[in-house]
Amino acid sequence: VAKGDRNKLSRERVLDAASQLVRSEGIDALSMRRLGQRLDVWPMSIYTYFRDKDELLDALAENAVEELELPSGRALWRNQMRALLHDLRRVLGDDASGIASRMPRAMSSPALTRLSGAGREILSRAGFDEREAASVWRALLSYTVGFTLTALGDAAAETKEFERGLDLMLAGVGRP
Amino acid sequence: VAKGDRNKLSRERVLDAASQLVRSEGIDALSMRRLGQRLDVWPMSIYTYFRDKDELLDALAENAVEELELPSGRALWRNQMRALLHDLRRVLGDDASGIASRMPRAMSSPALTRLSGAGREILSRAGFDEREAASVWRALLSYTVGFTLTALGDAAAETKEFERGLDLMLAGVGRP
DNA sequence: ACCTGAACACCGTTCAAGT
DNA sequence: ACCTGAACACCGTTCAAGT
Repeated sequence: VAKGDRNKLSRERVLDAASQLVRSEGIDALSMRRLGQRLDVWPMSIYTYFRDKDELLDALAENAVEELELPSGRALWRNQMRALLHDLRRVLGDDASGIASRMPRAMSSPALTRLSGAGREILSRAGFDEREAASVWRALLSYTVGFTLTALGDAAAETKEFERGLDLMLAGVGRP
Repeated sequence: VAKGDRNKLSRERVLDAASQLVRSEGIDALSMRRLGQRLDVWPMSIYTYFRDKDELLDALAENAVEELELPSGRALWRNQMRALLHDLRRVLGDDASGIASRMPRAMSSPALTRLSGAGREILSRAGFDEREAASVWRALLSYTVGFTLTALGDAAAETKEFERGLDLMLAGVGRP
Protein backbone atom coordinates (compact mmCIF):
# COMPACT_ATOMS: atom_id res chain seq x y z
CA VAL A 1 0.00 0.00 0.00
CA ALA A 2 3.03 2.24 0.42
CA LYS A 3 3.93 3.96 -2.82
CA GLY A 4 6.97 4.46 -5.05
CA ASP A 5 10.20 2.66 -4.09
CA ARG A 6 8.46 0.38 -1.63
CA ASN A 7 7.03 -1.55 -4.54
CA LYS A 8 10.35 -2.37 -6.18
CA LEU A 9 9.91 -5.94 -7.34
CA SER A 10 12.62 -8.58 -7.32
CA ARG A 11 12.99 -12.27 -8.00
CA GLU A 12 13.39 -12.85 -4.30
CA ARG A 13 10.30 -10.85 -3.32
CA VAL A 14 8.23 -12.81 -5.81
CA LEU A 15 9.53 -16.16 -4.51
CA ASP A 16 8.90 -15.15 -0.90
CA ALA A 17 5.34 -14.12 -1.61
CA ALA A 18 4.74 -17.27 -3.63
CA SER A 19 6.02 -19.63 -0.93
CA GLN A 20 3.96 -17.75 1.65
CA LEU A 21 0.86 -18.18 -0.47
CA VAL A 22 1.52 -21.88 -1.05
CA ARG A 23 2.19 -22.54 2.62
CA SER A 24 -0.94 -20.77 3.80
CA GLU A 25 -3.44 -21.77 1.12
CA GLY A 26 -1.93 -24.67 -0.81
CA ILE A 27 -0.43 -25.01 -4.25
CA ASP A 28 -3.75 -24.60 -6.05
CA ALA A 29 -4.16 -21.11 -4.63
CA LEU A 30 -1.01 -19.94 -6.39
CA SER A 31 -2.06 -18.03 -9.49
CA MET A 32 -0.14 -15.31 -11.24
CA ARG A 33 -3.05 -12.99 -10.68
CA ARG A 34 -3.34 -13.59 -6.95
CA LEU A 35 0.42 -13.38 -6.60
CA GLY A 36 0.41 -10.02 -8.31
CA GLN A 37 -2.36 -8.87 -6.02
CA ARG A 38 -0.36 -9.89 -2.97
CA LEU A 39 2.67 -8.00 -4.24
CA ASP A 40 0.52 -4.98 -5.09
CA VAL A 41 1.57 -5.25 -8.68
CA TRP A 42 -0.10 -6.10 -11.95
CA PRO A 43 0.21 -9.81 -12.82
CA MET A 44 2.34 -9.14 -15.85
CA SER A 45 5.14 -7.57 -13.84
CA ILE A 46 6.07 -11.00 -12.53
CA TYR A 47 6.99 -12.07 -16.04
CA THR A 48 9.98 -9.75 -15.85
CA TYR A 49 11.61 -12.23 -13.45
CA PHE A 50 10.18 -15.58 -14.57
CA ARG A 51 9.48 -16.67 -18.11
CA ASP A 52 6.26 -18.40 -17.09
CA LYS A 53 4.47 -20.01 -14.18
CA ASP A 54 6.27 -23.30 -14.67
CA GLU A 55 9.62 -21.62 -14.18
CA LEU A 56 8.39 -19.95 -11.03
CA LEU A 57 7.18 -23.27 -9.62
CA ASP A 58 10.52 -24.90 -10.39
CA ALA A 59 12.37 -22.05 -8.69
CA LEU A 60 10.13 -22.51 -5.66
CA ALA A 61 11.05 -26.18 -5.34
CA GLU A 62 14.76 -25.48 -5.79
CA ASN A 63 14.60 -22.69 -3.24
CA ALA A 64 13.30 -25.10 -0.62
CA VAL A 65 16.15 -27.54 -1.24
CA GLU A 66 18.70 -24.75 -1.18
CA GLU A 67 17.71 -23.87 2.36
CA LEU A 68 19.07 -27.20 3.61
CA GLU A 69 22.12 -27.02 5.80
CA LEU A 70 24.70 -29.49 4.58
CA PRO A 71 26.55 -31.42 7.29
CA SER A 72 30.13 -30.61 8.20
CA GLY A 73 32.27 -33.70 8.53
CA ARG A 74 32.49 -34.47 12.24
CA ALA A 75 29.86 -36.99 13.28
CA LEU A 76 29.58 -40.67 12.37
CA TRP A 77 28.49 -41.10 8.81
CA ARG A 78 25.21 -42.81 9.62
CA ASN A 79 24.28 -39.94 11.90
CA GLN A 80 25.25 -37.38 9.29
CA MET A 81 23.06 -39.16 6.77
CA ARG A 82 20.18 -39.34 9.23
CA ALA A 83 20.44 -35.60 9.88
CA LEU A 84 20.57 -34.73 6.20
CA LEU A 85 17.59 -36.87 5.21
CA HIS A 86 15.65 -35.75 8.25
CA ASP A 87 16.09 -32.16 7.10
CA LEU A 88 15.14 -33.03 3.56
CA ARG A 89 11.99 -34.70 4.76
CA ARG A 90 11.08 -31.59 6.77
CA VAL A 91 11.52 -29.33 3.75
CA LEU A 92 9.55 -31.62 1.46
CA GLY A 93 6.88 -32.07 4.09
CA ASP A 94 5.98 -28.38 4.08
CA ASP A 95 4.36 -29.00 0.76
CA ALA A 96 4.99 -32.59 -0.18
CA SER A 97 2.90 -32.99 -3.30
CA GLY A 98 3.67 -29.48 -4.53
CA ILE A 99 7.42 -29.96 -4.44
CA ALA A 100 7.32 -33.63 -5.29
CA SER A 101 5.51 -33.02 -8.55
CA ARG A 102 8.44 -30.79 -9.55
CA MET A 103 11.02 -33.41 -8.59
CA PRO A 104 11.68 -34.86 -12.04
CA ARG A 105 12.87 -31.48 -13.27
CA ALA A 106 14.37 -30.34 -9.98
CA MET A 107 16.68 -33.37 -10.12
CA SER A 108 18.96 -31.65 -12.61
CA SER A 109 19.00 -28.28 -10.87
CA PRO A 110 22.05 -26.85 -9.09
CA ALA A 111 20.26 -27.09 -5.74
CA LEU A 112 19.72 -30.82 -6.01
CA THR A 113 23.15 -31.42 -7.51
CA ARG A 114 24.55 -29.76 -4.42
CA LEU A 115 22.44 -31.91 -2.10
CA SER A 116 23.32 -35.12 -3.91
CA GLY A 117 26.97 -34.14 -3.84
CA ALA A 118 26.78 -33.82 -0.06
CA GLY A 119 25.00 -37.16 0.25
CA ARG A 120 27.55 -39.00 -1.86
CA GLU A 121 30.36 -37.23 -0.03
CA ILE A 122 29.19 -38.66 3.29
CA LEU A 123 29.20 -42.12 1.78
CA SER A 124 32.60 -41.65 0.16
CA ARG A 125 34.17 -40.59 3.43
CA ALA A 126 32.60 -43.67 4.98
CA GLY A 127 34.57 -45.83 2.57
CA PHE A 128 32.17 -46.58 -0.28
CA ASP A 129 33.62 -46.39 -3.74
CA GLU A 130 32.12 -43.91 -6.19
CA ARG A 131 29.68 -46.29 -7.85
CA GLU A 132 28.39 -47.75 -4.58
CA ALA A 133 28.02 -44.29 -3.09
CA ALA A 134 25.91 -43.18 -6.06
CA SER A 135 23.59 -46.18 -5.80
CA VAL A 136 23.16 -45.98 -2.06
CA TRP A 137 22.49 -42.24 -2.21
CA ARG A 138 19.91 -42.66 -4.94
CA ALA A 139 18.14 -45.31 -2.86
CA LEU A 140 18.13 -43.15 0.26
CA LEU A 141 16.91 -40.10 -1.65
CA SER A 142 14.15 -42.16 -3.27
CA TYR A 143 13.06 -43.52 0.07
CA THR A 144 12.87 -40.05 1.62
CA VAL A 145 10.95 -38.47 -1.26
CA GLY A 146 8.57 -41.42 -1.45
CA PHE A 147 8.00 -41.45 2.28
CA THR A 148 6.76 -37.86 2.35
CA LEU A 149 4.37 -38.64 -0.48
CA THR A 150 2.90 -41.69 1.19
CA ALA A 151 2.42 -39.83 4.46
CA LEU A 152 -0.74 -40.43 6.41
CA GLY A 153 -1.94 -38.43 9.38
CA ASP A 154 -0.11 -38.63 12.67
CA ALA A 155 3.08 -36.54 12.49
CA ALA A 156 4.85 -38.02 15.52
CA ALA A 157 4.18 -41.60 14.46
CA GLU A 158 5.35 -40.74 10.95
CA THR A 159 8.69 -39.46 12.17
CA LYS A 160 9.25 -42.67 14.11
CA GLU A 161 8.28 -44.78 11.09
CA PHE A 162 10.59 -42.77 8.87
CA GLU A 163 13.50 -43.49 11.17
CA ARG A 164 12.61 -47.14 11.41
CA GLY A 165 12.71 -47.51 7.64
CA LEU A 166 15.88 -45.47 7.38
CA ASP A 167 17.66 -47.67 9.94
CA LEU A 168 16.53 -50.66 7.95
CA MET A 169 18.17 -49.26 4.83
CA LEU A 170 21.32 -48.21 6.61
CA ALA A 171 21.56 -51.73 8.02
CA GLY A 172 21.29 -53.06 4.48
CA VAL A 173 24.30 -51.17 3.16
CA GLY A 174 26.67 -52.90 5.54
CA ARG A 175 29.71 -51.08 6.88
CA PRO A 176 32.61 -50.80 4.49
CA VAL B 1 -19.03 -39.68 -34.66
CA ALA B 2 -21.65 -42.42 -34.71
CA LYS B 3 -24.93 -41.19 -33.33
CA GLY B 4 -27.51 -42.23 -30.75
CA ASP B 5 -26.70 -45.20 -28.52
CA ARG B 6 -23.08 -45.14 -29.52
CA ASN B 7 -22.61 -42.10 -27.31
CA LYS B 8 -23.86 -43.66 -24.10
CA LEU B 9 -21.51 -42.34 -21.48
CA SER B 10 -20.25 -44.30 -18.49
CA ARG B 11 -17.78 -43.91 -15.68
CA GLU B 12 -15.53 -46.37 -17.42
CA ARG B 13 -15.67 -44.64 -20.80
CA VAL B 14 -14.75 -41.36 -19.14
CA LEU B 15 -11.81 -42.91 -17.29
CA ASP B 16 -10.56 -44.63 -20.44
CA ALA B 17 -10.65 -41.45 -22.44
CA ALA B 18 -8.98 -39.51 -19.62
CA SER B 19 -6.11 -41.96 -19.22
CA GLN B 20 -5.64 -42.01 -22.98
CA LEU B 21 -5.43 -38.24 -23.04
CA VAL B 22 -2.97 -38.14 -20.13
CA ARG B 23 -0.76 -40.80 -21.67
CA SER B 24 -0.61 -39.14 -25.05
CA GLU B 25 -0.41 -35.47 -24.08
CA GLY B 26 0.42 -35.29 -20.39
CA ILE B 27 -1.54 -34.41 -17.30
CA ASP B 28 -1.78 -30.71 -18.17
CA ALA B 29 -3.70 -31.53 -21.32
CA LEU B 30 -6.52 -33.09 -19.32
CA SER B 31 -9.31 -30.54 -19.09
CA MET B 32 -12.99 -31.26 -18.65
CA ARG B 33 -13.64 -29.44 -21.88
CA ARG B 34 -11.14 -31.37 -23.97
CA LEU B 35 -12.27 -34.60 -22.37
CA GLY B 36 -15.85 -33.83 -23.33
CA GLN B 37 -14.72 -33.08 -26.85
CA ARG B 38 -12.94 -36.42 -27.09
CA LEU B 39 -16.06 -38.23 -25.86
CA ASP B 40 -18.21 -36.24 -28.27
CA VAL B 41 -20.23 -34.93 -25.38
CA TRP B 42 -20.72 -31.57 -23.70
CA PRO B 43 -18.30 -31.00 -20.82
CA MET B 44 -21.06 -30.95 -18.22
CA SER B 45 -22.13 -34.52 -18.95
CA ILE B 46 -19.00 -35.76 -17.22
CA TYR B 47 -20.26 -34.32 -13.96
CA THR B 48 -22.93 -37.01 -13.92
CA TYR B 49 -20.22 -39.55 -13.06
CA PHE B 50 -17.68 -37.48 -11.12
CA ARG B 51 -18.42 -34.73 -8.65
CA ASP B 52 -15.53 -32.63 -9.90
CA LYS B 53 -12.19 -32.80 -11.66
CA ASP B 54 -10.35 -33.68 -8.47
CA GLU B 55 -12.48 -36.79 -8.03
CA LEU B 56 -11.81 -37.83 -11.61
CA LEU B 57 -8.06 -37.43 -11.11
CA ASP B 58 -8.19 -39.52 -7.95
CA ALA B 59 -10.14 -42.23 -9.73
CA LEU B 60 -7.53 -42.21 -12.47
CA ALA B 61 -4.72 -42.85 -10.02
CA GLU B 62 -6.65 -45.60 -8.25
CA ASN B 63 -7.51 -47.20 -11.56
CA ALA B 64 -3.83 -47.53 -12.40
CA VAL B 65 -3.08 -49.26 -9.10
CA GLU B 66 -6.07 -51.56 -9.49
CA GLU B 67 -4.63 -52.94 -12.71
CA LEU B 68 -1.75 -54.51 -10.82
CA GLU B 69 -1.70 -58.26 -10.69
CA LEU B 70 -1.15 -59.44 -7.14
CA PRO B 71 1.23 -62.38 -6.74
CA SER B 72 -0.06 -65.84 -5.92
CA GLY B 73 1.95 -67.53 -3.19
CA ARG B 74 4.38 -69.86 -4.93
CA ALA B 75 7.74 -68.19 -5.41
CA LEU B 76 10.31 -67.15 -2.82
CA TRP B 77 9.15 -64.10 -0.93
CA ARG B 78 11.94 -61.84 -2.12
CA ASN B 79 11.13 -62.68 -5.70
CA GLN B 80 7.42 -62.09 -5.11
CA MET B 81 8.21 -58.71 -3.63
CA ARG B 82 10.49 -57.85 -6.50
CA ALA B 83 7.77 -58.73 -9.01
CA LEU B 84 5.14 -56.70 -7.17
CA LEU B 85 7.27 -53.57 -6.83
CA HIS B 86 8.53 -53.91 -10.37
CA ASP B 87 4.93 -53.85 -11.57
CA LEU B 88 4.09 -50.91 -9.35
CA ARG B 89 7.02 -48.98 -10.73
CA ARG B 90 5.85 -49.68 -14.27
CA VAL B 91 2.35 -48.40 -13.53
CA LEU B 92 3.61 -45.28 -11.77
CA GLY B 93 6.14 -44.69 -14.50
CA ASP B 94 3.47 -44.23 -17.13
CA ASP B 95 2.73 -40.91 -15.55
CA ALA B 96 4.92 -40.58 -12.49
CA SER B 97 4.29 -37.02 -11.40
CA GLY B 98 0.61 -37.16 -12.30
CA ILE B 99 -0.13 -40.18 -10.17
CA ALA B 100 2.40 -39.32 -7.50
CA SER B 101 0.80 -35.98 -6.79
CA ARG B 102 -2.41 -37.90 -6.01
CA MET B 103 -0.61 -40.35 -3.73
CA PRO B 104 -1.44 -38.72 -0.40
CA ARG B 105 -5.14 -39.20 -1.03
CA ALA B 106 -4.81 -42.45 -2.97
CA MET B 107 -3.16 -43.98 0.10
CA SER B 108 -6.50 -44.45 1.79
CA SER B 109 -8.33 -45.78 -1.27
CA PRO B 110 -9.49 -49.39 -1.64
CA ALA B 111 -7.03 -49.94 -4.49
CA LEU B 112 -4.02 -49.06 -2.39
CA THR B 113 -5.34 -50.85 0.65
CA ARG B 114 -5.52 -53.95 -1.51
CA LEU B 115 -1.97 -53.47 -2.77
CA SER B 116 -0.60 -52.86 0.72
CA GLY B 117 -2.45 -55.91 1.98
CA ALA B 118 -0.73 -58.02 -0.64
CA GLY B 119 2.65 -56.54 0.23
CA ARG B 120 2.28 -57.19 3.94
CA GLU B 121 0.94 -60.66 3.20
CA ILE B 122 4.14 -61.57 1.40
CA LEU B 123 6.13 -60.44 4.41
CA SER B 124 3.87 -62.23 6.87
CA ARG B 125 4.22 -65.50 5.02
CA ALA B 126 7.98 -64.94 5.10
CA GLY B 127 7.86 -64.91 8.88
CA PHE B 128 7.75 -61.24 9.85
CA ASP B 129 5.36 -60.35 12.62
CA GLU B 130 2.59 -57.87 11.89
CA ARG B 131 4.38 -54.76 13.08
CA GLU B 132 7.61 -55.57 11.24
CA ALA B 133 5.72 -56.42 8.09
CA ALA B 134 3.96 -53.04 8.17
CA SER B 135 7.20 -51.12 8.59
CA VAL B 136 9.09 -53.01 5.94
CA TRP B 137 6.23 -52.67 3.48
CA ARG B 138 5.97 -48.95 4.08
CA ALA B 139 9.70 -48.57 3.46
CA LEU B 140 9.58 -50.59 0.24
CA LEU B 141 6.52 -48.68 -1.01
CA SER B 142 8.18 -45.36 -0.22
CA TYR B 143 11.32 -46.38 -2.06
CA THR B 144 9.39 -47.41 -5.15
CA VAL B 145 7.24 -44.28 -5.29
CA GLY B 146 10.24 -42.04 -4.64
CA PHE B 147 12.36 -43.79 -7.24
CA THR B 148 9.89 -43.12 -10.05
CA LEU B 149 9.79 -39.45 -9.06
CA THR B 150 13.55 -39.04 -9.05
CA ALA B 151 13.89 -40.74 -12.41
CA LEU B 152 16.36 -39.32 -14.89
CA GLY B 153 16.63 -40.28 -18.54
CA ASP B 154 17.94 -43.69 -19.52
CA ALA B 155 15.20 -46.28 -18.99
CA ALA B 156 17.39 -49.39 -19.07
CA ALA B 157 19.92 -47.95 -16.63
CA GLU B 158 17.08 -46.87 -14.38
CA THR B 159 15.66 -50.37 -14.18
CA LYS B 160 19.04 -51.72 -13.19
CA GLU B 161 19.48 -49.01 -10.58
CA PHE B 162 16.01 -49.69 -9.19
CA GLU B 163 16.89 -53.34 -8.70
CA ARG B 164 20.22 -52.48 -7.13
CA GLY B 165 18.53 -50.29 -4.53
CA LEU B 166 15.80 -52.83 -3.95
CA ASP B 167 18.31 -55.61 -3.32
CA LEU B 168 20.03 -53.31 -0.90
CA MET B 169 16.82 -52.87 1.05
CA LEU B 170 15.91 -56.54 0.94
CA ALA B 171 19.36 -57.31 2.30
CA GLY B 172 18.72 -54.88 5.13
CA VAL B 173 15.59 -56.63 6.36
CA GLY B 174 17.48 -59.83 7.16
CA ARG B 175 15.81 -63.20 6.83
CA PRO B 176 13.47 -64.07 9.65
C1' DA C 1 -31.80 -39.67 -14.80
C1' DC C 2 -29.09 -37.84 -18.06
C1' DC C 3 -27.61 -34.34 -21.33
C1' DT C 4 -27.63 -29.35 -23.13
C1' DG C 5 -26.57 -24.55 -23.58
C1' DA C 6 -25.44 -20.33 -21.75
C1' DA C 7 -23.31 -17.91 -18.30
C1' DC C 8 -20.07 -16.79 -14.32
C1' DA C 9 -15.88 -16.25 -12.26
C1' DC C 10 -11.81 -17.29 -12.86
C1' DC C 11 -7.08 -18.71 -15.37
C1' DG C 12 -2.00 -17.95 -18.08
C1' DT C 13 -0.04 -15.23 -21.43
C1' DT C 14 0.58 -11.84 -25.69
C1' DC C 15 0.92 -7.45 -27.03
C1' DA C 16 1.04 -2.54 -27.68
C1' DA C 17 1.68 1.20 -24.99
C1' DG C 18 3.48 3.93 -21.48
C1' DT C 19 7.48 5.53 -18.11
C1' DA D 1 14.35 -1.93 -18.33
C1' DC D 2 10.38 -2.28 -16.01
C1' DC D 3 5.44 -1.79 -15.33
C1' DT D 4 0.55 -1.09 -17.23
C1' DG D 5 -3.84 -2.04 -19.25
C1' DA D 6 -6.61 -4.37 -22.31
C1' DA D 7 -7.42 -8.32 -24.76
C1' DC D 8 -7.25 -13.39 -26.18
C1' DA D 9 -7.89 -17.99 -25.59
C1' DC D 10 -8.63 -20.80 -22.48
C1' DC D 11 -10.29 -22.95 -17.68
C1' DG D 12 -13.87 -25.46 -13.81
C1' DT D 13 -18.37 -25.22 -12.39
C1' DT D 14 -23.47 -23.47 -11.50
C1' DC D 15 -27.77 -23.28 -13.16
C1' DA D 16 -32.08 -23.39 -15.62
C1' DA D 17 -33.84 -25.80 -19.19
C1' DG D 18 -34.73 -29.59 -22.02
C1' DT D 19 -35.49 -34.91 -22.94
